Amino acid sequence: MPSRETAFTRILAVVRKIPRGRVMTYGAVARVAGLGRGARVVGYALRAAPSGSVPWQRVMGLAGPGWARVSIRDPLAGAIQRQLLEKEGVVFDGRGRVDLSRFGRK
DNA sequence: ACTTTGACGACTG
DNA sequence: GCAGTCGCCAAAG
Repeated sequence: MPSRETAFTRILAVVRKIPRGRVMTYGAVARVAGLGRGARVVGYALRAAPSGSVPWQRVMGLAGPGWARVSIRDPLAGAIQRQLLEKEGVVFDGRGRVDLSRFGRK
C-alpha cells in the first residue's frame, strides 16, 4: 500500500476490479474512484500505468446513454482493445458500440 | 508555484 | 455524423 493514496492509485484499484467480460466508462471509473468529473484523469492514469498491471482494455468512452465505444485516439491501440474485449466475450454492434446494460458494470 | 498535457465528455456548428 | 471548443482535474515538467 502506498503510504499516500493518490487519485492515481485509486483509479488503478477500481479498474483492476472490473470483471472479465465487463466494461466501464472513464466517467464511471472516475466517479467510483471519488474523482467526480475527473474522467480525463482516468485516461491519464491508465496511460502512465505499467503495461500488464491493469486490464486497461475494459475502460471505454461513453457513447450516449447506455452505450460505450472505443475512444482511444491511436487506431492501432484501439484495434487491439477491441480484439482483447471480443476475446473475453464482449460483443460490439454494427457501429462498434457496446451495450452497457449487457456488459457494463454497475 | 505555474504551465502544459491529456485512453474524457458535453456541447456547438 | 464529424470536427472543433470548452470545462473538468490530477500529474508531470
